[in-house]
Amino acid sequence: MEYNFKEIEKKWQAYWADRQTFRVETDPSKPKYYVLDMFPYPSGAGLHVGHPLGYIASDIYSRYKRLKGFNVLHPMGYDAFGLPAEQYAIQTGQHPAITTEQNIRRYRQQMDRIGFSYDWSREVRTCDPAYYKWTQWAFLEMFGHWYNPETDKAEPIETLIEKFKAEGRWEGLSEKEQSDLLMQYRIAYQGETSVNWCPKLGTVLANDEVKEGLSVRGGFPVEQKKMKQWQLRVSAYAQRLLDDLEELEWTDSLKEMQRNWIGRSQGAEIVFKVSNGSETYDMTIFTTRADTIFGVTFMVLAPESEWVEKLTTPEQRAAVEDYLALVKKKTERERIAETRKATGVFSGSYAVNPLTGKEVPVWISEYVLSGYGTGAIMAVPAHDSRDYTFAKTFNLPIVPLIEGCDVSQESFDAKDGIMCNSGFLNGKTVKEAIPAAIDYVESHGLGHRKINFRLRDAIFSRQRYWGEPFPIYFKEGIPTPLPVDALPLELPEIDEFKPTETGEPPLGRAKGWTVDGWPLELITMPGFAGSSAYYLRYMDPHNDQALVSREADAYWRNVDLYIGGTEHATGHLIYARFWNKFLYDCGYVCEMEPFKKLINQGMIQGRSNFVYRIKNTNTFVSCGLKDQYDTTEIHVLVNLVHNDRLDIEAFRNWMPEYKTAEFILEDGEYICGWAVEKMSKSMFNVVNPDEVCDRYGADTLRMYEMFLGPLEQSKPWDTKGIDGVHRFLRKLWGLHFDRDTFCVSDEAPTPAELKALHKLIGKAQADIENFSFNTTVSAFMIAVGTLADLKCNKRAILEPLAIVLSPFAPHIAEELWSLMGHTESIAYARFPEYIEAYTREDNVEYPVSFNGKTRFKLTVSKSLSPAEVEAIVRADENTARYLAGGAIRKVIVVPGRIINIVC
RNA sequence: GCCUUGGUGGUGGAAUGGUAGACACGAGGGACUUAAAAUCCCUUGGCCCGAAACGGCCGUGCGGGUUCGAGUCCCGCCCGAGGCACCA
Repeated sequence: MEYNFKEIEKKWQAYWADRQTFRVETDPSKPKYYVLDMFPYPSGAGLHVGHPLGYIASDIYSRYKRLKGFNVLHPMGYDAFGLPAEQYAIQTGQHPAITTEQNIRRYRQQMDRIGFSYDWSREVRTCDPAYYKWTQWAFLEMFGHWYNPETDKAEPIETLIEKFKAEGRWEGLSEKEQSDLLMQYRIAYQGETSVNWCPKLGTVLANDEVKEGLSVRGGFPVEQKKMKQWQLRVSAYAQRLLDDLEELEWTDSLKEMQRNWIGRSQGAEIVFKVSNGSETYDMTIFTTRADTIFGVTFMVLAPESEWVEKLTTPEQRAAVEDYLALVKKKTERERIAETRKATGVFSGSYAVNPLTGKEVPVWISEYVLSGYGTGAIMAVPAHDSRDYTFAKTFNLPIVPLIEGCDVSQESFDAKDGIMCNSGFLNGKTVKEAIPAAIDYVESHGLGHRKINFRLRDAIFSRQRYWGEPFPIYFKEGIPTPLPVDALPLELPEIDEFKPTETGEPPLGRAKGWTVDGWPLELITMPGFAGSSAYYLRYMDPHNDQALVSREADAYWRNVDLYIGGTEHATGHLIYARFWNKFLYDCGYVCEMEPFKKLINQGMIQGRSNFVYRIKNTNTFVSCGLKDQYDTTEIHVLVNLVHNDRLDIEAFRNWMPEYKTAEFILEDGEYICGWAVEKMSKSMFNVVNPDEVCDRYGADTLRMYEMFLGPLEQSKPWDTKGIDGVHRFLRKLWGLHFDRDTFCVSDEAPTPAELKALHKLIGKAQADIENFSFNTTVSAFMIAVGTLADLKCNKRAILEPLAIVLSPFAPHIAEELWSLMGHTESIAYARFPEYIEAYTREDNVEYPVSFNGKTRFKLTVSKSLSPAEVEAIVRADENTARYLAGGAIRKVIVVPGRIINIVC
């Protein structure tokens, strides 16, 4: 009988939906396992075959864990607020809620066809008021807390007020002054800061939303602008975000990315006396290289530094102002492009080196950043390449401090060597000199040890419409939170989605956007607001009393396995960790980290196909012959091509201009060229999973996506090879049939059949645990190939086979399972005796040593006697190879410990 | 520049320090067919000896090293991918 995947898949998808097979509840009698996908932004283009890669992997693991008896939480939802829907709304007037709803419906249909085991009763959408109520709630909590460095956690703002009262800093302040004071401490606060402003999008962007001076969404130029913005005090959590990375089962590269982003550096703050000729100040700088202080030949201020005003002398004022104007005009992109060139201006002032007493000039340059350290540095051109370039450009002295180093061509940045020209540090290695210098500075009251982080507070504002409104209004200009019972504060209707004529955000158009006559905040929250705690909401999605109930949180705790793209490494994955830690401090959640294990699935790239048109003709030449002609390479829709062979008729019908196309073939076929590119509409290489499901079925799609290569690796979508997977499923199907009749025998299996099965179970189990799904698929192919050769149709083999296969190809597994007479879904089949049969710990590994030196390891059954082990050793291939004709004098076997061979 | 990865046939990719190339695709040959599709079988890293059989040599980016044994471990290069980029 034919393997009719279409009918089978439709049938079982309906069955799962009707019976709510994958619905879960908290169940303390069973161990929990939480598998989460990064929820998608539902874009208008729908899913392409790259999107489900991670979803398939997580689904396989979820189904596998269910078979192992876990209570698996496997939810899905939509990150539904965002720029594209809003840009579309601006262009067409279509309300973003409507396009979003349409896109979600499409996504759902596409996902349903692939047969995922999501518990859809737990679906969340970030744009749903019942959901964003809790986003707003979390914001209010952050507004109502401050970070106490003494207890190293967030505390209610009231404890800070108490502290101020005790210190006498509270009474007598006006309401506005009190608000301003507290604002400097709140976790969610409003503050003036330099932000990434994207004029084209009309909004500010977070650091992770800007790449190379361009917006990630849209690729528009971004500039730096000082603005008052809502921010989250992520920097307060820098050390904890760094420390807690240790515990996580994330890849090293991802952890490293986060470490770099957090950017901890240990050094010292040192005070320099600076004078503009009339006044003298104490100026603090930060350095990690206190040891190089004897080589300081100038100081540099960031252009935005407050010191610039104080230290610019009248003679230099004109030059400085020119320079500041120049810097201000540059876009971020221009600054990056000109990184190599040093620019700057002399302030006119001088600083005194606190150790040598020498005077050095104070310069101003954009290579010093105002947002890091103190916005001022001591420059040591001999040992810092940036200072070096600057010194060379402006002819400033360069004093080498390490014996034998040559600084005539470039600086010597390495942290090794012996110090010289450095007073009391002379003769010390750099590693000794750094702490020695800081000790000196500290003991002479010139400064102190200091740790700095690169991690900045997150800008929590977007001047847009399609996002969560802030539950904040301005009473006499004072930011005032709405009471919690007023939540959710729903997004108001407006008639146009553009900024107002006066340049206010779109919410400025909303009528009656006030509380008691006071204006509500006009900006909305950024994209990451809604995605920072969604994993918690899935635990208890319909609770209207709390983000998550204590019971649900205590049971589900945190995500055991999180699968998603690496592009969220420094955005979502930092924010969510911060958000979770904050809620942890407040006692709302019981785990300090949200995502225990994280896997980054690779991207699936497009595989584009080309045809070659001979110039000025409508004749196309096959790839192998194209060099004989002058041709133009043209992208061709990949659906018209199978295994790089062009379907000529389909091509002619593709576009009117090709109707009359002529072809020069090779071996009677038209062979297309190909290239790996990003999957995109314009390159005609987008493959829709629906098409694959139509042609091969969801089970083939699922297995093929896994078979393509290691999960974490990026790879092109290449349909070459999908036939092999499909053939495997048909072969499997065929095992159960004798011509058109279902035919499974109850005979006892032969040893050969059992061996094939058990090999598969052992391999599949080990591979699934390692997320090596591509080799698992191979193991299935081998097993089914062997069973087909043996013409095996025994129930005792085929039933466990179906169970092991069911995470990968659930539809066919369910069908066969039911044909074999079962009435319950295979998803909850419990055959631990099969699945665990070959993983029992009844083997022991002996290190084998020759004359006392360990050479290799030998695995044998635990039950063997020493004599039997010895016999195995003597016959062992490895032993023979090592001895290569030599003789064994004695074999010593210490049961369970070691085997020593004396030669 | 710094950090993190990776480099294996025609292709995607397998190999707890132990027979490199599993599995699949593609290619070639064959069987069954009037034919096609489908299915099945054989060959398939390179080179060499040979009638055949049995064989031999070289092969995991390059150069060294550790080891009885290295794709795997160590050192130094080369190349690709991703991330960060004036973070003092």
